[in-house]
Formats: sequence, C-alpha cells, structure tokens
Amino acid sequence: MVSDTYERILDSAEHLMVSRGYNAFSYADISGELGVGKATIHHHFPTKADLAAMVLARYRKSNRRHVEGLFAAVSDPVARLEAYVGYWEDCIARQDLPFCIGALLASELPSLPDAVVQQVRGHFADLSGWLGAVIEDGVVSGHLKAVRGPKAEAETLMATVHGAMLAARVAGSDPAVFSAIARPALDRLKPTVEA
Amino acid sequence: MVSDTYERILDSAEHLMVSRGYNAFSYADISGELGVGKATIHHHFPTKADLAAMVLARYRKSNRRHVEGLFAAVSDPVARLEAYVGYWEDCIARQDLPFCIGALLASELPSLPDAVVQQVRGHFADLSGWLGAVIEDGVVSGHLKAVRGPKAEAETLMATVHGAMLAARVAGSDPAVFSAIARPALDRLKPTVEA
DNA sequence: GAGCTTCAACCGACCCGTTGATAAGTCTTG
DNA sequence: CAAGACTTATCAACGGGTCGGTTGAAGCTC
Repeated sequence: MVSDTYERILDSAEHLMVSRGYNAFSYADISGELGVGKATIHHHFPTKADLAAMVLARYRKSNRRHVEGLFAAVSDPVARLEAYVGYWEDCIARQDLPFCIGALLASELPSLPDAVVQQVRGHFADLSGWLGAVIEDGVVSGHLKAVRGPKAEAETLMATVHGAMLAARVAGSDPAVFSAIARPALDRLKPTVEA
Repeated sequence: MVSDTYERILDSAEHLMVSRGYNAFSYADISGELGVGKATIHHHFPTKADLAAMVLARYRKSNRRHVEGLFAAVSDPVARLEAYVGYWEDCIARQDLPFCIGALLASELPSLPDAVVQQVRGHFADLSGWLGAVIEDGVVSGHLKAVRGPKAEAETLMATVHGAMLAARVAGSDPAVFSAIARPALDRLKPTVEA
C-alpha cells in the first residue's frame, strides 16, 4: 500500500491555496498542519511549483471524473448546468473549498511558475469545453438556447460564475450572493424564460 | 506640494499589485524599481498593509472622480455603461493596469490584512452602487431594462466583467476575449435587443 | 542676515523570523 | 540488503521592519 502522506500533502496544499493563493502559503504551513517535516514534502514534491501544479492536475482529474459521472447519470442539459452551479453553492455554503482554484490562480497568473500557468490554462480550457459541449447538446435537443452560440454562452456563464465567487467571497463567503448572480445566468439559457 | 516620491511609490506598488497581487510583491521590488531605499518606503507607508490600503484608497478616489466626470459629461445610461466596459478594454489592450485591483485582491481576501480587506469591500460597494444607480436611471428613462431589478443586474454585470478579466488574463491579456464576454453582458441590458 | 532649531525626506546597515531547498542519516518494508 | 519514506539539522536568500544618521529647506531670534 502506498503512503497516504502524499495525498494528505496535496489536500493540505489545496486548502491553503484556495484560501490564500499560490504566493501566500508555505511548506512550513503544510508541515505544521500535518505534523510532517518540511523535507518530507520536498521528498514528494521537489519544488513548490511541482506541488502546486500537482494540486491543479489532481483537481482537473477529479473534475474530469466528476463530469463523466454527471454525463452518465444526468442526461438533461439543464440539470447538468444546474449541477455545476449547485456544486459551488454547496461548496460555499459548507465552507469547503469555497472557491475555484483555477479562477483564484488565474488572477495571480503573471507571478506563477510556468508549470502552474499551464495547468491553469488547461483548467479553463477543460471547463469552457465542457460547458460548451453541454450547452451545444442542449441547443440541439431544444432544452437550451444559445443566442450567441454555445461557445460564447459557455464563456459568459463561466465568467459570471467566477465573478459570482468573487462577489460571494467579498460578502464573507455568502452563498446567497453567489446564487443571486449565478442562478439567473443559468436561467438565461433556458428557452422558456425571458420574453 | 507633496513629495513626488510618495506618489511614485504608490504607482509602483499599484503596478506590482495588479500583476502579482498583495502577497507576491515586496518593498525590495519597489526599492529596486524606483531606486529608492526600502527605508524611504517605510517612511511614507509604515507597514505593507498601510501601503496596500493606500493604493486601494487612491484607486477608489480616482474612480470616484472618474465617475463624477462621466456623469457630468455623458447623460445617456447606455453610453455610461459602455464607458465602463470600454475603459477596461483600453486598459487590457494597452497593457496598462490590465486588471481591476479590487477584483484581484478579492480573490486573496482571506490572507489580506484588515485594512486592505475593508478597502476591497468598499471598492465592491462603490462599483455595484454606481452601476446600480446608472441602471436604475436608465430603466426610469427607458434606455435600459433590468429584468431582475437594477441592483441585481448591476451585481451580475460586475461579476461578468470581473470574470471576463480573468478569462482575458488566462488567454494572455487578450482584449478580444474580454470584449466577447463583457460586451454582450452589457447589450443584454438594452431594451431593443433580445427577442 | 548670521546663527540656531526644527522637521520631513531620505539612505545604508542591520535585525530577525521565514522561505524554499538540501544533505545526510534513520526507519521501515518487501 | 535495497528502495522508498521520513527525519533532523542546516543553508543562503529574502521577507517586513527598525536604527541611527545625513541632507536641506523653512522658521525663529538676536
């Protein structure tokens, strides 16, 4: 059996990055939180850039699996988008990873190591690709409308959700603030609404 | 007249914060960029928190004046909103402060000193207040529509613009990416568009 | 206006805790 | 024993911040 220290380090780093970003967390923070030596972290992740990139890589992989599961379990495009928004509502309400790491790191992008930048770019591509596919699917089946095309609407939805996370954080991690912005952005894609 | 160094320090700090956020810039960076001693910076801004808070305070003050001028010069609500979006299009295109400091710091909020947090909150209040007033004005005069009310539409527009900045930054500070998201968000408030 | 004080602006040197990273060795386990 | 996991001890560089001091312009007094 493999050591679980590796995963616990990633967990800790993920939590720290969600609340502080890349530049404001240290090996010492993780060491203190987990009770393992700093050197242990370096043993698993030689540099800080490696660690952060791996956090992102695992995050993307988890998202990918999550999306695959959602695609298998839910066929209604509207429900799929609602699952996306609902996922973040839950995270914010439960104060558990209440911010998208990809979006957070995107704002710090110019000060990030290359390996991390690539992961952030990859995450944005993953997400807008997935949203675009769901919306396109919904348009074809008549469950959704995309006035400016699936891709453009996907970019807008993603941006609005990211902005809603910012607004919620400023309001003290208030899930209501998030929902008030994100839900209508989703509703706008339903063909029935809006005269 | 006040010392020129004081303003130059604020300028430098502002630039550094726009590209790196709060945690990833240092007094040494400013010192090197400006050719002044670190102690000089501490003379004008005792702590880093003071410096960052003052950068935000000046930013907000400048915004306030900008908005007042815009209110005086432009009466059409649509044109006012277009000036807002256009302002950021310019900033991103010219690579000059190509990100809203308020939005950037909002993502790092949990790791910021209190004085800075308050300024960030104040900036969000300023901005959503201003957008809300413009939209309300436009609704009354019939130049704009606000399906979910001026305040809610203002929050959504703000969030979408912030998200558009993120997307543009991830795309390598691409003004086209910003416009493709932000412009339609604005168009949606025009009563003529959207069947 | 010479001499004195005051005061903000500014600087080089320094303090000390923290940072990411390394070396070298111990412990475990197959 | 060999390999990987993990530790303690340590490093140079850097972080924000302080200290003591110099400069120079303004103000006061005789």
